[in-house]
Amino acid sequence: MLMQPVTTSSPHSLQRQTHFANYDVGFFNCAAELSGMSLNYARDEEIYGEGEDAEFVYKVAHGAVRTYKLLRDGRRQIGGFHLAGDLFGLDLGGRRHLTAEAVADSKVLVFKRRQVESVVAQNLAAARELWLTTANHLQHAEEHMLLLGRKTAIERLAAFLLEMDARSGQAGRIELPMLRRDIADYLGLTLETVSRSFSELQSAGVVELDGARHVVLRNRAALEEMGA
Amino acid sequence: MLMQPVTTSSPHSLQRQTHFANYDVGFFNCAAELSGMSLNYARDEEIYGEGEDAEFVYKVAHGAVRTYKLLRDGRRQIGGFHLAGDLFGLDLGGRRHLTAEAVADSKVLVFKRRQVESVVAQNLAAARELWLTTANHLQHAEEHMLLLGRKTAIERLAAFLLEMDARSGQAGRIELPMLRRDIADYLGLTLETVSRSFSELQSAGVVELDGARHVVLRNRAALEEMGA
DNA sequence: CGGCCACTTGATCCGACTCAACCTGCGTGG
DNA sequence: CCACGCAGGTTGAGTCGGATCAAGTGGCCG
Repeated sequence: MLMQPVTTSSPHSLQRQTHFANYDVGFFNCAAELSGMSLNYARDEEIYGEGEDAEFVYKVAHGAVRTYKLLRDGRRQIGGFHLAGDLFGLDLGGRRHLTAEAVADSKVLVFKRRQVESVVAQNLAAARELWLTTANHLQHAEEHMLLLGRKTAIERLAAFLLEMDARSGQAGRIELPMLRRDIADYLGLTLETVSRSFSELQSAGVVELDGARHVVLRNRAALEEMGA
Repeated sequence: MLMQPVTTSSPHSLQRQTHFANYDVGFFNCAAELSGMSLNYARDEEIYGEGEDAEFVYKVAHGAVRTYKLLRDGRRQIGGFHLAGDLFGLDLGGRRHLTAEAVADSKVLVFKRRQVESVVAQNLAAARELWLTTANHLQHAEEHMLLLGRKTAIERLAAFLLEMDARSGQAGRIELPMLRRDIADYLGLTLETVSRSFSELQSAGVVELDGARHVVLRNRAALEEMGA
């Protein structure tokens, strides 16, 4: 189903160590300046797999990443998309409980988990910041459980578009980095139902599609009414 | 839909302050000994509501608590059940993002959020323990999103029974503290579908129902096969 | 013993899935 | 530069799993 990954550099082949001196409260917010260690992943390339050791923590520089779980027969649930600026791969306990893949060609900053741990052990503010990240992921998951358990197809898509809009650059114009199948697996639907719901929103005048990946919000109030 | 709460004591009417001296690594594990401050809630009584200030953190002494979100029209998604020993209400950011209610008559230990914060600010081990609690809640939510987005009714019930069994006292015998409606709202189903799925599991010889609330596992392997 | 709440079971309905055809835009090679 | 190929998307027809609506059952408490 998914494309064969195009091999780029892997974290395991990294030569250079990152320096973790002088960590501040906003440590992970200005990580780019501190670390300089980054990796590129091609579309559909795996970043880490469920069950592996969690050796690294990641921050998206640009592009987009999906994290998901699979059932034995291939059914997939995407737990979240990680866009520029988002931290991911912060699995406490040291085991990956989801798989991470690049949605589009992406660059990510990489931090050695061991070193992140030592920062946390010394710096309360940094520890709190990372805890807050985990708490934010939990809050997102709680909202998403409501969507998956109780919302209709059109409500799910409306909520998704509002979420993407809130995380996008300019409000009202969304550039979707992912395909219909990814949206479907995020929303607990099939890609056909996602497509039909897009068409429905468009013919209702709520959104306008300029190609499959560019969405313009025409009636945010209506969308918010639907997204609940 | 839900019963009118029977009024018992509320956190806001507490006279006595808890003392937080001498906090250790296992602070929350031996909280009962340290605090002595506990509250009783009757079945269906609200402990806190979505949107309120998060003044307290709770630990279930006995009984069971559900935390959930509501849609405007009353559709409900239960995010989790909290049983004896479980911590809940640890909302970072100080706002409740779910509502908490007693599933059955329950006793909970109560901690002032302010004081928990000060412990966290001074004690790295305690901070790490609480962070781990948040991470465990996140991991549960990730597993539950897979269930809600991608599993069939029978798979959901199988997974639920395995989860409850793992958290119960003696393996293979489950005493369910909640009603069919709660199970349904946890699994993203209707209570009729939950009931039918119970019947199906029973006539397949996988479980045995002794009354609606007592379940005996007859074929764990089959249940695990279904629960995925 | 009566009533009611929780649960079960049955009949029907409907929203989303499945299967299938077709469209569209883009990259590639002749 | 155009035509072909194909991945991604849309649309249609039919099916099905779970929801809804509706009885009926059982067990507990007053």
